[in-house]
Amino acid sequence: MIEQPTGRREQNKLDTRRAIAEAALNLARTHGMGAVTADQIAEEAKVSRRTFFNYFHSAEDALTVSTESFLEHAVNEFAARPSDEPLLDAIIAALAATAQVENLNDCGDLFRLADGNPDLLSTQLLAWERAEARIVRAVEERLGGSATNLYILALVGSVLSCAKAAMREWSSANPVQGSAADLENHIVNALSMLRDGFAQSTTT
Amino acid sequence: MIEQPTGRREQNKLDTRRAIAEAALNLARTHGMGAVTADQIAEEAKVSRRTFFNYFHSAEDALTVSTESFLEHAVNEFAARPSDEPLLDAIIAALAATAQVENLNDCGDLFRLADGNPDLLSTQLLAWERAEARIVRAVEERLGGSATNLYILALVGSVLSCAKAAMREWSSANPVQGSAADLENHIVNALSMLRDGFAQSTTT
DNA sequence: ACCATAAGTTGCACAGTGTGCAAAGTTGCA
DNA sequence: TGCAACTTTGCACACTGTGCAACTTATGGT
Repeated sequence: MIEQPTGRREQNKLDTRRAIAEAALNLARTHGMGAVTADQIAEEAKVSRRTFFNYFHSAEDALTVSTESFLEHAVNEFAARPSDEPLLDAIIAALAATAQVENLNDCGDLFRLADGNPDLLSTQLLAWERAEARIVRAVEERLGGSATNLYILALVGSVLSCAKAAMREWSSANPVQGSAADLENHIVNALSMLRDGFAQSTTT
Repeated sequence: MIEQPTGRREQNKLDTRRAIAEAALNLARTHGMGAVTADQIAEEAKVSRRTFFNYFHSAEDALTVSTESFLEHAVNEFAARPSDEPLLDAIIAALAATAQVENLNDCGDLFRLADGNPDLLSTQLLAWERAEARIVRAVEERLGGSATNLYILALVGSVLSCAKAAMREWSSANPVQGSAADLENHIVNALSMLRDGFAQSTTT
């Protein structure tokens, strides 16, 4: 009954989507965010203005694609962890694995573009927030009621904040390009601090 | 040389600002966010559209005022903690004290309005982000170089995520009004979990 | 008290945003 | 081939956000 969209249509849509996202990223890199309008992106991607808005709700939105694929990667990795593994171990492994995503340096560029441009920053934050909601649901399923709501919300929020901190540190330390291994280190470090309750080893 | 703005001018500006913010909150509560335009807020607050935009950069922006005062409270409380107190204790105390802010229920309403309205949510997230930056600076000063950048970023991010989780839980559990004591409990609970590294006491 | 001036408000113009709608163009399947 | 479903596009329209110039009001010196 439900018409499973057959290959071609879907593929075309994905292509268009990717084309628009790429165009947006190119323009943002060259002209620097804030000087980029929806019309320009549409033109660069060779679609009409209207079509652009069929795919994305704003210019900044078109730039969340890399971030979203990064976060989706995390969600999938987490879902794939064995269910008898301790929760925090599973989470750490899942997030560490995100460093393997292909378009990692796009994400770095995005982080750099985002500070200095509140509009872009807030759409990026929104993307993280949506991912947080998905992960919360995944953790709820995994724990199946054996933890309070507050515990799950606080845990997932903190974990993602650590990942964000790691990305920020990584992207600002490597203004040009960064290695996946470096990022993975930062992520594991930040999450280890979290697991230790941020007990300071360095100070009195 | 520099004309110190004397009483009246400043007071008028603050009054106008407050009037606009109030108008915005009223409209959002009644007509439900998303149906509220800058023009309506301006009219309600009895200023011109143009003046509205002199004070706020968007309709949603006018709603961050309560959130911002909430977070400012946290920053001030933190700055006031004795500097020999352990860092996490100081932070917990500072955030617990935010439950004493006057317009607490406005913040709750805002949280409820924000989910279901991405635009509003993303401006709220931006407000938290700005607060995070301020707190990071305060912590850097307090620690004076005895901790890595990553440590501070991850810690402050996590702490604020816990506070956010507490607010979310509190505001969704009390759709009408919530008590300050309840919120304080949630905040302390969430931060205690953080301090324990989210070791689950409930499960194997 | 009075006026020059700095500060705040307002209307207007203009480029850009985001969305509903209907006309055109594609694609998939019998 | 031809029709049904889907996608793209142009157009219209209300709203956003900002520069600019005219106007109004508070402040401080004389």
